[in-house]
Amino acid sequence: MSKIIEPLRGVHDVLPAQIPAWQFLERTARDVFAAYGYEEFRVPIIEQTPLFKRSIGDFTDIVEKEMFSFVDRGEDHITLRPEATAGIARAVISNGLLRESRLKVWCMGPMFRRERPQAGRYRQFHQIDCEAFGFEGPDVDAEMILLSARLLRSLGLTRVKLLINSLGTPAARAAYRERLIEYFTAHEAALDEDSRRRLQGNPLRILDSKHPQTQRLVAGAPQLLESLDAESRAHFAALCGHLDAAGIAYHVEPHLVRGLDYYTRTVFEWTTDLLGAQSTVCAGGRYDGLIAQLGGTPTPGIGWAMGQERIVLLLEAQGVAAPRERPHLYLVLAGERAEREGLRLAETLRDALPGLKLQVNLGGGSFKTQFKRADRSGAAYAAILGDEEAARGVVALKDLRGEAPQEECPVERIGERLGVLFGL
RNA sequence: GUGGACGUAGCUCAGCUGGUAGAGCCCCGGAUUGUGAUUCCGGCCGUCGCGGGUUCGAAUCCCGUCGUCCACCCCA
Repeated sequence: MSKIIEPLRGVHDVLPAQIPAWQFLERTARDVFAAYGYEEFRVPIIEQTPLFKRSIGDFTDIVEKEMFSFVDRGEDHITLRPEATAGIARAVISNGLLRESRLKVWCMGPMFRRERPQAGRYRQFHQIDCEAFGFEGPDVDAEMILLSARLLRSLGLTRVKLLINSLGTPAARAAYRERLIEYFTAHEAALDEDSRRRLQGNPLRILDSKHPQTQRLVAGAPQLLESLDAESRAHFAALCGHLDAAGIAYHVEPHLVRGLDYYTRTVFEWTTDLLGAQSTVCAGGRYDGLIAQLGGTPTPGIGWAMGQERIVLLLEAQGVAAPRERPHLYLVLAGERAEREGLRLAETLRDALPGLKLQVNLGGGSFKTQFKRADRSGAAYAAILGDEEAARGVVALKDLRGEAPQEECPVERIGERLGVLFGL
């Protein structure tokens, strides 16, 4: 007996019982993306480590302490992607897709961050990701947000709140940064330890500190929105106008900054009060400098990511039941002849009715046992083929969910009958 | 990374002040021979997270470790 191998910390299995919720989310996302003309994009899970350092930022927590990085055979420096945008931006450049000048894509898959796990926060987690390249105006910012709003709405999620803010251009942000440093330095003694450490490196992050005393200080700090350059201010105002016109409720949150360095101008977050500290379920923003920073032709970009585990938790918390796959038919087989003919009959039916969901009883069992299995499978009907029926060339059909009386049907007509019963 | 709570059958949990484990659900079988979700009867399942220590004896006490969860942190 060997010792059981445990899963790694912070990773988890999605069990068959949880699959309906995941598929509901993924199917809904595909449909919504299609409705807005976004195309699917698939990019690698591993990339060269410098990609993330250059895009997300050397001094962000993600890059500083949360990446799964390794050196492969003493040569390539590799990192498991902690987020999707960097890889997509790289792929867009690598494949020369910017020649098409405009691109709307989405992507879905696992991400990796070496954090201390908690419910809704895992070391391997999954994101649905949406990106648009080559659009400068605020209309695409609005569409991005409207798309995410529609997706959340289509999922039946109502306990979410939209927060938006603008970080301005890099120049405006740099100027604001200086003002912030000046302000906080003057009050350094009142800052908590974390914030003091960030003062020189990333003072914007002090703004969303949860430390009570620091928050009081933040209340009196210069406002980012007031320091914006004229163009960014107009861009933001136009975005708000689009959202107002679309009837989407939002809250301007002046202290909303993001933990990734590449954001410019618009940033936004969907949050919920149902998931404890893991309140952000979807977040994103504009990153007009990123493509150039990675060596591509300067091209504006914007995108967001949604945490699939968090959405699934939220579906559960809000009591949204994902539709479960149920077979139309469970084929009960009794006797040697019936067992011999059962699989072939099932294949014939599947040929005749491509949409048919049919489970064949495997491994024998008494009538009682087989009916128990039929019931547990969730099937609407049981088809009964015993030696008696086989000899007479008929199959019995029993309604497992309703009141319809049991009927018999000649084998050659069974496909036709099922087609009528299930509308196939 | 910091602080804290918890860790007993597949699941939810009980097990008082230390005396070598129990319930419900699930699952399997049966209640006369070919018909499911009810009811009744029976059955399976645990090295009490792992390792060490204290003790005549530990699921129960102590230490370590791993994991989960909560808050911080961070973020999706």
